[in-house]
Amino acid sequence: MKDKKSTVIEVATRLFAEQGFDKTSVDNICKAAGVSKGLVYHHFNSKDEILQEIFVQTTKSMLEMNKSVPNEPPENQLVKLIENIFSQLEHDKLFFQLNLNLMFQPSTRKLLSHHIKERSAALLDSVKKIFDGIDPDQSTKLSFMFIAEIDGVSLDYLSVYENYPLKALKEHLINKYKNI
Amino acid sequence: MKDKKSTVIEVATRLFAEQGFDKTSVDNICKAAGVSKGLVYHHFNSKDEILQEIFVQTTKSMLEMNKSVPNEPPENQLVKLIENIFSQLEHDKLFFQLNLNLMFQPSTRKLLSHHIKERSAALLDSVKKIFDGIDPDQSTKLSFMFIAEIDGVSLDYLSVYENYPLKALKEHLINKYKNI
DNA sequence: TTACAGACTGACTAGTCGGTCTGTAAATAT
DNA sequence: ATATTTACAGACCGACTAGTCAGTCTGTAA
Repeated sequence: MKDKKSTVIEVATRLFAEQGFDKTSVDNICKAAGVSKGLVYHHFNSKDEILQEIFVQTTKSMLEMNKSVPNEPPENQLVKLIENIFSQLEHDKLFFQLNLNLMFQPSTRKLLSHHIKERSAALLDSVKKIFDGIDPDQSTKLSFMFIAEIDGVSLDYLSVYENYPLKALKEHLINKYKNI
Repeated sequence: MKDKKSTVIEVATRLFAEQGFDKTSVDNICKAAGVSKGLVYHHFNSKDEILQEIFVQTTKSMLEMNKSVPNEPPENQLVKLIENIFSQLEHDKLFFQLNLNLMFQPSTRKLLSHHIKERSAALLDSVKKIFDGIDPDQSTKLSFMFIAEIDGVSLDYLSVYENYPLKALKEHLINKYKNI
């Protein structure tokens, strides 16, 4: 049986994603999770702390999922990274929207800036290691551009375009990087 | 002399960008603009309406600034578009952050979805017209990819990377598209 | 049986929110 | 000169907010 603290975190994640952090009251969370307010403040010191715990957990699982496979040729690693990220993206749109929301909502952005920086730096680092095996002189620029391409497609996919050609753009990127 | 309605819009834009829509109260806006609540609700029916008016105004000025120059070769138009967008981006970071915030904050996203769709469609349309003059068979895919590259670089620049190599990536994109 | 930890409850506080209302002064029309 | 509309002020309202607190319940170990 699931303990109530985990339930609170799960429910809060869903509500933050659906309604936004500011529009979700602690009372909302309590009601949806079927627990009392006292319990929430027994496990967490503040509403902010719930959010931080969510972000730390998800950062951990994101880095875990995107860790590189060092014994393959770098081109394969890039392709796998692309496939992996886009598959996560399709599988959990709401979660990626939540992340964009948190990163650009001034209040939450300040609250999480440290974690966000860590997450970005970790991704850049692991991509740069791959590009070091392809073109060490330009690996920094190529890494930033690689990340920007993926982020851009993700952003546009998550924004409002109807019938966004995600699959076509994914294939485009895979073809570009598999023979770089 | 500036009328008070414009002052309210200017002040509200700044506060929404700095603090976020939800964390900015109507009283905050009144105080910062030096007007009363009665005035604000004389000119606007709701807080939401202030936001909508801001978004409509900025959409208009954005489309105005990025309208294409039809008598030039398409490659030049692409380069000019890149230079134009990145120069706006550097000039008014806060404003672009506000847009991302509004687009991914569930409450404001719903409120503005119509305007957001219009804006995206207009940009896609004008980019596609350029690519039609380069490679009509692939113009849709190339347009989406072009927009994604610019959006991705912008997104990463606005997020949390320190010392983001915006200039280098801008040059990279210009070189890529000037001889496409 | 007793003693204790800590998970849990829900009423409560102090304050903020968007929005409304009444009133007034100035501008415009008649 | 008088009537009507417009622009504005600020007191006020009820709903909602994050967070607190005194006390209850349950399980476990002595």
